[in-house]
Amino acid sequence: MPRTGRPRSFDDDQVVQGALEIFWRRGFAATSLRDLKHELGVLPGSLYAAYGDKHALFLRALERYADAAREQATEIAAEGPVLPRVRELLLSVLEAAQATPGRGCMLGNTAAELLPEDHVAGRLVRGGFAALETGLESALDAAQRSGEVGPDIDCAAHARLLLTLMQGLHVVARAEADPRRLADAIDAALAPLAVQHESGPSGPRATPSALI
Amino acid sequence: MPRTGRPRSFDDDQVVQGALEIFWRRGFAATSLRDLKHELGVLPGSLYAAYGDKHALFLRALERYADAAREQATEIAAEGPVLPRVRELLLSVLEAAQATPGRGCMLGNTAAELLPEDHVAGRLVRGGFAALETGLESALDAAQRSGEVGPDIDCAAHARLLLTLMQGLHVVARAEADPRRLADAIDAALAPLAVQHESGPSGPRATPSALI
DNA sequence: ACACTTCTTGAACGAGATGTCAAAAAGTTG
DNA sequence: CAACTTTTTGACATCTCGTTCAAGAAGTGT
Repeated sequence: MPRTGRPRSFDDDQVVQGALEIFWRRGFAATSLRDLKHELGVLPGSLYAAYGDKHALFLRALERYADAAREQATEIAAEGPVLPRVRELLLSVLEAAQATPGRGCMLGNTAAELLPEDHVAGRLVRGGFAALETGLESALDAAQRSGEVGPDIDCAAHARLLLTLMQGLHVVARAEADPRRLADAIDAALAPLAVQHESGPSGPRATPSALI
Repeated sequence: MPRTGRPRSFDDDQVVQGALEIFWRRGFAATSLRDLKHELGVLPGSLYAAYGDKHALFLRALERYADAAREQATEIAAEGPVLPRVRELLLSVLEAAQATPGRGCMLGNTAAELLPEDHVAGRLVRGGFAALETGLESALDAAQRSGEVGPDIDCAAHARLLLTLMQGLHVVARAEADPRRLADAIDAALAPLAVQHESGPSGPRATPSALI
Protein backbone atom coordinates (compact mmCIF):
# COMPACT_ATOMS: atom_id res chain seq x y z
CA MET A 1 0.00 0.00 0.00
CA PRO A 2 1.32 3.52 -0.76
CA ARG A 3 2.36 5.22 2.44
CA THR A 4 4.56 8.08 1.24
CA GLY A 5 3.46 11.17 -0.66
CA ARG A 6 5.06 13.95 -2.60
CA PRO A 7 8.52 14.77 -1.24
CA ARG A 8 9.59 18.21 -0.11
CA SER A 9 10.86 20.47 -2.83
CA PHE A 10 13.18 22.33 -0.46
CA ASP A 11 16.01 21.24 1.78
CA ASP A 12 15.23 21.57 5.45
CA ASP A 13 18.76 22.57 6.40
CA GLN A 14 18.92 25.19 3.69
CA VAL A 15 15.64 26.75 4.77
CA VAL A 16 16.57 26.86 8.44
CA GLN A 17 19.98 28.29 7.56
CA GLY A 18 18.41 30.93 5.33
CA ALA A 19 15.86 31.79 7.98
CA LEU A 20 18.69 32.05 10.48
CA GLU A 21 20.46 34.62 8.38
CA ILE A 22 17.35 36.72 7.89
CA PHE A 23 16.26 36.57 11.52
CA TRP A 24 19.81 37.29 12.62
CA ARG A 25 19.95 40.42 10.51
CA ARG A 26 16.44 41.75 11.02
CA GLY A 27 15.22 40.22 14.25
CA PHE A 28 12.02 38.30 14.82
CA ALA A 29 9.30 40.94 14.56
CA ALA A 30 10.82 42.87 11.68
CA THR A 31 11.08 39.78 9.52
CA SER A 32 7.90 39.14 7.58
CA LEU A 33 6.80 36.02 5.81
CA ARG A 34 7.07 37.95 2.58
CA ASP A 35 10.76 38.41 3.32
CA LEU A 36 11.15 34.71 3.99
CA LYS A 37 9.25 33.82 0.85
CA HIS A 38 11.30 36.24 -1.21
CA GLU A 39 14.69 35.16 0.12
CA LEU A 40 14.06 31.48 0.62
CA GLY A 41 11.74 30.82 -2.30
CA VAL A 42 9.35 28.94 -0.06
CA LEU A 43 5.73 30.05 0.14
CA PRO A 44 3.98 30.66 3.43
CA GLY A 45 1.76 27.61 3.06
CA SER A 46 4.74 25.28 2.82
CA LEU A 47 6.45 26.99 5.71
CA TYR A 48 3.43 26.51 7.89
CA ALA A 49 3.01 22.89 6.86
CA ALA A 50 6.65 22.18 7.61
CA TYR A 51 7.35 24.19 10.75
CA GLY A 52 4.10 25.31 12.28
CA ASP A 53 4.35 29.06 12.37
CA LYS A 54 6.81 31.92 12.18
CA HIS A 55 7.80 31.65 15.81
CA ALA A 56 8.54 27.94 15.56
CA LEU A 57 10.75 28.55 12.55
CA PHE A 58 12.51 31.29 14.47
CA LEU A 59 13.17 28.90 17.31
CA ARG A 60 14.63 26.37 14.89
CA ALA A 61 16.96 29.04 13.54
CA LEU A 62 17.89 30.24 17.03
CA GLU A 63 18.57 26.68 18.11
CA ARG A 64 20.94 26.27 15.21
CA TYR A 65 22.69 29.50 16.13
CA ALA A 66 23.03 28.37 19.73
CA ASP A 67 24.49 25.07 18.55
CA ALA A 68 27.07 26.93 16.50
CA ALA A 69 27.92 29.06 19.52
CA ARG A 70 28.29 25.92 21.62
CA GLU A 71 30.64 24.48 19.06
CA GLN A 72 32.69 27.66 18.99
CA ALA A 73 32.76 27.68 22.78
CA THR A 74 34.41 24.30 22.98
CA GLU A 75 37.15 25.38 20.59
CA ILE A 76 38.38 28.10 22.92
CA ALA A 77 39.84 25.63 25.37
CA ALA A 78 41.98 23.88 22.75
CA GLU A 79 45.70 23.18 23.06
CA GLY A 80 48.24 25.95 23.15
CA PRO A 81 48.10 29.50 24.47
CA VAL A 82 44.57 30.51 25.42
CA LEU A 83 44.74 34.26 25.83
CA PRO A 84 45.62 35.03 22.20
CA ARG A 85 42.69 32.88 21.15
CA VAL A 86 40.31 34.70 23.50
CA ARG A 87 41.65 37.98 22.19
CA GLU A 88 41.07 36.81 18.65
CA LEU A 89 37.53 35.80 19.51
CA LEU A 90 36.73 39.23 20.89
CA LEU A 91 38.44 40.99 18.01
CA SER A 92 36.40 38.91 15.58
CA VAL A 93 33.31 40.57 17.03
CA LEU A 94 34.66 43.93 15.93
CA GLU A 95 35.62 42.65 12.50
CA ALA A 96 32.18 41.14 12.04
CA ALA A 97 30.61 44.44 13.06
CA GLN A 98 32.57 46.13 10.32
CA ALA A 99 32.16 43.46 7.66
CA THR A 100 28.44 42.86 8.22
CA PRO A 101 27.05 45.82 10.14
CA GLY A 102 23.78 45.62 12.00
CA ARG A 103 23.83 41.93 12.78
CA GLY A 104 25.43 41.56 16.16
CA CYS A 105 24.97 38.32 18.08
CA MET A 106 21.69 36.54 17.60
CA LEU A 107 21.64 35.43 21.22
CA GLY A 108 22.00 39.00 22.46
CA ASN A 109 19.59 40.31 19.86
CA THR A 110 16.98 37.80 20.95
CA ALA A 111 17.58 38.60 24.60
CA ALA A 112 16.99 42.28 23.88
CA GLU A 113 13.95 41.73 21.71
CA LEU A 114 12.02 38.84 23.26
CA LEU A 115 13.20 38.26 26.83
CA PRO A 116 11.91 37.77 29.42
CA GLU A 117 8.51 37.24 27.79
CA ASP A 118 9.45 34.39 25.48
CA HIS A 119 10.34 31.47 27.72
CA VAL A 120 11.31 29.04 24.99
CA ALA A 121 13.62 31.51 23.33
CA GLY A 122 14.89 32.34 26.81
CA ARG A 123 15.92 28.76 27.38
CA LEU A 124 17.88 28.74 24.11
CA VAL A 125 19.57 32.07 24.84
CA ARG A 126 20.45 30.94 28.33
CA GLY A 127 21.90 27.74 26.93
CA GLY A 128 24.03 29.60 24.42
CA PHE A 129 25.30 32.05 27.00
CA ALA A 130 26.04 29.27 29.45
CA ALA A 131 27.99 27.36 26.81
CA LEU A 132 30.10 30.39 26.00
CA GLU A 133 30.67 31.08 29.68
CA THR A 134 31.71 27.55 30.59
CA GLY A 135 33.87 27.35 27.47
CA LEU A 136 35.68 30.50 28.53
CA GLU A 137 35.91 29.31 32.10
CA SER A 138 37.46 25.98 31.28
CA ALA A 139 39.83 27.71 28.89
CA LEU A 140 40.94 30.09 31.63
CA ASP A 141 41.21 27.21 34.07
CA ALA A 142 43.50 25.34 31.72
CA ALA A 143 45.54 28.48 31.11
CA GLN A 144 45.85 28.97 34.83
CA ARG A 145 47.11 25.44 35.31
CA SER A 146 49.65 25.93 32.54
CA GLY A 147 50.87 29.19 34.07
CA GLU A 148 49.60 31.39 31.28
CA VAL A 149 47.09 33.03 33.60
CA GLY A 150 48.00 34.31 37.03
CA PRO A 151 47.22 32.11 40.03
CA ASP A 152 45.18 34.76 41.82
CA ILE A 153 42.64 35.09 38.99
CA ASP A 154 39.02 34.08 39.60
CA CYS A 155 38.43 32.21 36.37
CA ALA A 156 34.68 31.88 36.79
CA ALA A 157 34.25 35.59 37.38
CA HIS A 158 36.48 36.45 34.45
CA ALA A 159 34.59 34.07 32.18
CA ARG A 160 31.40 35.94 33.01
CA LEU A 161 33.21 39.21 32.43
CA LEU A 162 34.40 38.12 29.02
CA LEU A 163 30.96 36.87 27.98
CA THR A 164 29.43 40.14 29.09
CA LEU A 165 32.13 42.13 27.36
CA MET A 166 31.53 40.21 24.16
CA GLN A 167 27.83 41.00 24.22
CA GLY A 168 28.61 44.61 24.99
CA LEU A 169 30.97 44.79 22.04
CA HIS A 170 28.20 43.59 19.75
CA VAL A 171 26.00 46.44 20.95
CA VAL A 172 28.49 49.28 21.18
CA ALA A 173 30.17 48.40 17.90
CA ARG A 174 26.89 49.10 16.11
CA ALA A 175 27.20 52.75 17.04
CA GLU A 176 30.87 53.09 16.16
CA ALA A 177 31.93 54.32 12.76
CA ASP A 178 35.16 52.36 13.21
CA PRO A 179 34.58 49.42 15.55
CA ARG A 180 38.34 48.83 15.81
CA ARG A 181 38.43 51.72 18.21
CA LEU A 182 37.14 49.22 20.79
CA ALA A 183 40.17 46.96 20.46
CA ASP A 184 42.00 48.63 23.31
CA ALA A 185 39.03 47.94 25.57
CA ILE A 186 39.58 44.26 24.81
CA ASP A 187 43.24 44.55 25.69
CA ALA A 188 42.39 46.41 28.87
CA ALA A 189 40.19 43.51 29.92
CA LEU A 190 42.75 40.86 29.01
CA ALA A 191 45.91 42.46 30.33
CA PRO A 192 45.26 41.69 34.03
CA LEU A 193 44.89 38.01 33.24
CA ALA A 194 48.45 37.44 32.10
CA VAL A 195 51.01 36.57 34.77
CA GLN A 196 53.62 39.15 33.85
CA HIS A 197 52.32 42.67 34.36
CA GLU A 198 54.58 44.72 32.12
CA SER A 199 56.24 47.56 33.96
CA GLY A 200 55.00 51.09 33.58
CA PRO A 201 57.19 54.21 33.66
CA SER A 202 57.88 53.54 37.34
CA GLY A 203 60.44 50.90 36.53
CA PRO A 204 60.54 47.11 36.89
CA ARG A 205 58.38 45.61 39.57
CA ALA A 206 59.47 43.01 42.07
CA THR A 207 58.32 39.49 41.37
CA PRO A 208 55.56 38.19 43.62
CA SER A 209 57.81 35.42 44.82
CA ALA A 210 60.30 37.83 46.40
CA LEU A 211 60.25 37.58 50.14
CA ILE A 212 61.10 41.24 50.63
CA MET B 1 -6.64 90.50 15.97
CA PRO B 2 -6.91 86.94 17.44
CA ARG B 3 -3.69 85.06 16.83
CA THR B 4 -3.86 82.22 19.34
CA GLY B 5 -6.20 79.24 19.26
CA ARG B 6 -7.18 76.46 21.53
CA PRO B 7 -4.34 75.43 23.84
CA ARG B 8 -3.00 71.91 24.15
CA SER B 9 -4.86 69.71 26.56
CA PHE B 10 -1.76 67.64 27.36
CA ASP B 11 1.60 68.52 28.78
CA ASP B 12 4.42 68.09 26.31
CA ASP B 13 6.91 66.89 28.92
CA GLN B 14 4.48 64.36 30.31
CA VAL B 15 3.74 62.91 26.90
CA VAL B 16 7.40 62.64 25.94
CA GLN B 17 8.19 61.09 29.30
CA GLY B 18 5.34 58.60 28.93
CA ALA B 19 6.40 57.77 25.40
CA LEU B 20 9.94 57.29 26.67
CA GLU B 21 8.81 54.71 29.18
CA ILE B 22 6.77 52.77 26.64
CA PHE B 23 9.44 52.86 23.93
CA TRP B 24 12.07 51.93 26.48
CA ARG B 25 10.13 48.87 27.56
CA ARG B 26 8.80 47.69 24.22
CA GLY B 27 11.13 49.17 21.62
CA PHE B 28 10.20 51.20 18.58
CA ALA B 29 8.52 48.72 16.26
CA ALA B 30 6.62 46.81 18.92
CA THR B 31 4.99 49.96 20.28
CA SER B 32 1.80 50.82 18.44
CA LEU B 33 -0.13 54.05 18.38
CA ARG B 34 -2.92 52.27 20.17
CA ASP B 35 -0.51 51.58 23.03
CA LEU B 36 0.45 55.24 23.16
CA LYS B 37 -3.17 56.32 23.04
CA HIS B 38 -4.10 53.88 25.77
CA GLU B 39 -1.24 54.74 28.11
CA LEU B 40 -0.93 58.44 27.43
CA GLY B 41 -4.56 59.29 26.81
CA VAL B 42 -3.65 61.18 23.65
CA LEU B 43 -5.27 60.22 20.38
CA PRO B 44 -3.23 59.57 17.23
CA GLY B 45 -4.50 62.72 15.54
CA SER B 46 -3.14 64.93 18.30
CA LEU B 47 0.12 63.05 18.36
CA TYR B 48 0.58 63.57 14.66
CA ALA B 49 -0.34 67.22 14.87
CA ALA B 50 2.09 67.78 17.70
CA TYR B 51 5.10 65.63 16.77
CA GLY B 52 4.81 64.60 13.14
CA ASP B 53 4.82 60.85 13.26
CA LYS B 54 5.68 57.90 15.47
CA HIS B 55 9.33 58.00 14.58
CA ALA B 56 9.67 61.68 15.43
CA LEU B 57 8.08 61.08 18.81
CA PHE B 58 10.46 58.19 19.36
CA LEU B 59 13.40 60.47 18.61
CA ARG B 60 12.11 63.01 21.11
CA ALA B 61 11.91 60.28 23.74
CA LEU B 62 15.34 58.93 22.84
CA GLU B 63 16.80 62.40 23.01
CA ARG B 64 15.44 62.81 26.50
CA TYR B 65 16.92 59.47 27.51
CA ALA B 66 20.28 60.47 26.09
CA ASP B 67 20.11 63.72 28.03
CA ALA B 68 19.48 61.82 31.24
CA ALA B 69 22.42 59.56 30.46
CA ARG B 70 24.59 62.61 29.85
CA GLU B 71 23.57 64.01 33.18
CA GLN B 72 24.33 60.75 34.94
CA ALA B 73 27.68 60.60 33.17
CA THR B 74 28.81 63.90 34.61
CA GLU B 75 27.99 62.76 38.12
CA ILE B 76 30.49 59.93 38.00
CA ALA B 77 33.46 62.25 38.16
CA ALA B 78 32.30 63.98 41.34
CA GLU B 79 34.40 64.49 44.45
CA GLY B 80 35.57 61.61 46.56
CA PRO B 81 36.48 58.02 45.72
CA VAL B 82 35.55 57.14 42.14
CA LEU B 83 35.81 53.39 41.99
CA PRO B 84 33.02 52.68 44.50
CA ARG B 85 30.79 54.98 42.49
CA VAL B 86 31.62 53.21 39.25
CA ARG B 87 30.96 49.91 40.95
CA GLU B 88 27.64 51.21 42.19
CA LEU B 89 26.74 52.35 38.71
CA LEU B 90 27.40 48.92 37.24
CA LEU B 91 25.62 47.17 40.09
CA SER B 92 22.62 49.42 39.53
CA VAL B 93 22.29 47.86 36.08
CA LEU B 94 21.83 44.47 37.71
CA GLU B 95 19.35 45.81 40.22
CA ALA B 96 17.37 47.49 37.48
CA ALA B 97 17.35 44.24 35.54
CA GLN B 98 15.80 42.54 38.53
CA ALA B 99 13.42 45.30 39.52
CA THR B 100 12.14 46.06 36.01
CA PRO B 101 13.00 43.11 33.79
CA GLY B 102 13.06 43.41 30.03
CA ARG B 103 13.93 47.07 29.79
CA GLY B 104 17.68 47.27 29.55
CA CYS B 105 19.29 50.48 28.34
CA MET B 106 17.37 52.42 25.74
CA LEU B 107 20.57 53.43 23.98
CA GLY B 108 21.65 49.83 23.60
CA ASN B 109 18.16 48.69 22.71
CA THR B 110 17.98 51.28 19.97
CA ALA B 111 21.42 50.35 18.72
CA ALA B 112 20.33 46.74 18.46
CA GLU B 113 16.98 47.48 16.85
CA LEU B 114 17.55 50.41 14.49
CA LEU B 115 21.27 50.84 13.81
CA PRO B 116 22.95 51.32 11.43
CA GLU B 117 19.92 52.05 9.25
CA ASP B 118 18.47 54.92 11.27
CA HIS B 119 21.01 57.72 11.05
CA VAL B 120 19.21 60.18 13.27
CA ALA B 121 18.75 57.66 16.04
CA GLY B 122 22.35 56.67 15.44
CA ARG B 123 23.53 60.17 16.17
CA LEU B 124 21.62 60.20 19.46
CA VAL B 125 22.91 56.78 20.51
CA ARG B 126 26.46 57.76 19.62
CA GLY B 127 26.07 60.93 21.65
CA GLY B 128 24.82 59.04 24.67
CA PHE B 129 27.57 56.45 24.49
CA ALA B 130 30.19 59.13 24.00
CA ALA B 131 28.92 61.02 27.05
CA LEU B 132 29.09 57.92 29.20
CA GLU B 133 32.54 57.10 27.90
CA THR B 134 33.99 60.56 28.47
CA GLY B 135 32.33 60.74 31.87
CA LEU B 136 33.98 57.48 32.86
CA GLU B 137 37.28 58.55 31.37
CA SER B 138 37.46 61.84 33.20
CA ALA B 139 36.45 60.08 36.40
CA LEU B 140 39.25 57.56 35.98
CA ASP B 141 41.64 60.35 35.11
CA ALA B 142 40.81 62.19 38.31
CA ALA B 143 41.09 58.97 40.29
CA GLN B 144 44.47 58.36 38.75
CA ARG B 145 45.68 61.81 39.73
CA SER B 146 44.47 61.29 43.27
CA GLY B 147 46.24 57.94 43.50
CA GLU B 148 43.07 55.90 43.68
CA VAL B 149 43.80 54.27 40.32
CA GLY B 150 47.18 52.86 39.42
CA PRO B 151 49.51 55.04 37.36
CA ASP B 152 49.98 52.43 34.61
CA ILE B 153 46.28 52.27 33.75
CA ASP B 154 45.11 53.44 30.33
CA CYS B 155 42.08 55.43 31.43
CA ALA B 156 40.65 55.92 27.95
CA ALA B 157 40.79 52.22 27.18
CA HIS B 158 39.26 51.33 30.54
CA ALA B 159 36.49 53.86 30.05
CA ARG B 160 35.57 52.12 26.80
CA LEU B 161 35.80 48.79 28.58
CA LEU B 162 33.43 49.91 31.30
CA LEU B 163 30.93 51.36 28.84
CA THR B 164 31.00 48.13 26.87
CA LEU B 165 30.69 46.07 30.01
CA MET B 166 27.69 48.11 31.09
CA GLN B 167 25.93 47.48 27.80
CA GLY B 168 26.80 43.82 28.01
CA LEU B 169 25.35 43.62 31.49
CA HIS B 170 22.08 45.00 30.22
CA VAL B 171 21.94 42.23 27.63
CA VAL B 172 23.19 39.26 29.62
CA ALA B 173 21.18 40.16 32.70
CA ARG B 174 18.00 39.67 30.68
CA ALA B 175 18.79 35.99 30.39
CA GLU B 176 19.76 35.48 34.01
CA ALA B 177 17.25 34.32 36.56
CA ASP B 178 19.29 36.10 39.22
CA PRO B 179 21.19 39.00 37.65
CA ARG B 180 23.27 39.41 40.82
CA ARG B 181 25.28 36.44 39.66
CA LEU B 182 27.03 38.93 37.36
CA ALA B 183 28.29 41.06 40.23
CA ASP B 184 31.60 39.22 40.42
CA ALA B 185 32.18 40.00 36.74
CA ILE B 186 31.96 43.66 37.69
CA ASP B 187 34.47 43.17 40.47
CA ALA B 188 36.76 41.26 38.13
CA ALA B 189 36.75 44.23 35.79
CA LEU B 190 37.31 46.79 38.52
CA ALA B 191 39.93 45.01 40.63
CA PRO B 192 42.89 45.70 38.29
CA LEU B 193 42.19 49.43 38.42
CA ALA B 194 42.93 49.87 42.11
CA VAL B 195 46.54 50.57 43.09
CA GLN B 196 46.86 47.98 45.80
CA HIS B 197 46.58 44.49 44.40
CA GLU B 198 45.64 42.48 47.43
CA SER B 199 47.98 39.61 47.96
CA GLY B 200 47.05 36.10 46.93
CA PRO B 201 48.17 32.92 48.72
CA SER B 202 51.73 33.69 47.65
CA GLY B 203 52.15 36.25 50.37
CA PRO B 204 52.49 40.04 50.41
CA ARG B 205 53.81 41.72 47.31
CA ALA B 206 56.52 44.35 47.22
CA THR B 207 55.34 47.88 46.63
CA PRO B 208 56.11 49.29 43.19
CA SER B 209 58.18 52.04 44.75
CA ALA B 210 60.63 49.60 46.29
CA LEU B 211 64.01 49.85 44.62
CA ILE B 212 64.86 46.21 45.21
C1' DA C 1 -1.51 2.15 -14.50
C1' DC C 2 -3.83 3.20 -10.45
C1' DA C 3 -4.69 4.37 -5.76
C1' DC C 4 -3.14 7.00 -2.23
C1' DT C 5 -0.58 10.39 0.30
C1' DT C 6 1.79 14.51 0.83
C1' DC C 7 3.30 18.88 -0.83
C1' DT C 8 2.72 23.19 -3.44
C1' DT C 9 0.26 27.09 -4.96
C1' DG C 10 -2.00 31.38 -4.74
C1' DA C 11 -5.84 33.57 -3.22
C1' DA C 12 -8.31 35.11 0.67
C1' DC C 13 -9.29 36.42 5.55
C1' DG C 14 -9.35 38.88 9.83
C1' DA C 15 -6.68 41.55 12.65
C1' DG C 16 -3.99 45.29 13.52
C1' DA C 17 -0.72 48.65 11.84
C1' DT C 18 0.23 53.78 10.50
C1' DG C 19 -1.39 57.80 9.01
C1' DT C 20 -5.40 61.25 7.38
C1' DC C 21 -9.30 64.23 7.48
C1' DA C 22 -13.54 66.89 8.11
C1' DA C 23 -16.29 68.48 11.63
C1' DA C 24 -16.94 69.83 16.30
C1' DA C 25 -14.97 71.91 20.50
C1' DA C 26 -12.46 75.20 23.08
C1' DG C 27 -9.79 78.67 23.83
C1' DT C 28 -8.07 83.97 22.92
C1' DT C 29 -8.43 88.59 21.40
C1' DG C 30 -10.73 92.82 20.03
C1' DC D 1 -20.32 88.65 22.22
C1' DA D 2 -18.23 87.51 17.92
C1' DA D 3 -14.50 86.46 14.95
C1' DC D 4 -10.67 83.71 14.48
C1' DT D 5 -7.29 80.09 15.29
C1' DT D 6 -5.82 75.81 16.89
C1' DT D 7 -6.78 71.36 18.98
C1' DT D 8 -9.50 67.46 19.68
C1' DT D 9 -12.20 63.75 18.12
C1' DG D 10 -13.36 59.45 16.09
C1' DA D 11 -14.16 57.44 12.01
C1' DC D 12 -11.81 56.01 7.99
C1' DA D 13 -8.50 54.77 4.16
C1' DT D 14 -4.80 51.99 3.12
C1' DC D 15 -1.51 48.79 3.90
C1' DT D 16 0.83 44.80 5.66
C1' DC D 17 0.85 41.28 8.79
C1' DG D 18 0.38 36.14 10.12
C1' DT D 19 -2.39 32.43 9.02
C1' DT D 20 -5.66 29.28 6.62
C1' DC D 21 -7.61 26.63 2.97
C1' DA D 22 -9.27 24.34 -1.19
C1' DA D 23 -7.65 22.78 -5.35
C1' DG D 24 -4.13 21.10 -8.23
C1' DA D 25 0.62 18.92 -8.74
C1' DA D 26 3.91 15.39 -7.88
C1' DG D 27 5.62 11.84 -6.07
C1' DT D 28 5.49 6.30 -4.16
C1' DG D 29 4.16 1.53 -3.86
C1' DT D 30 1.47 -2.39 -5.49
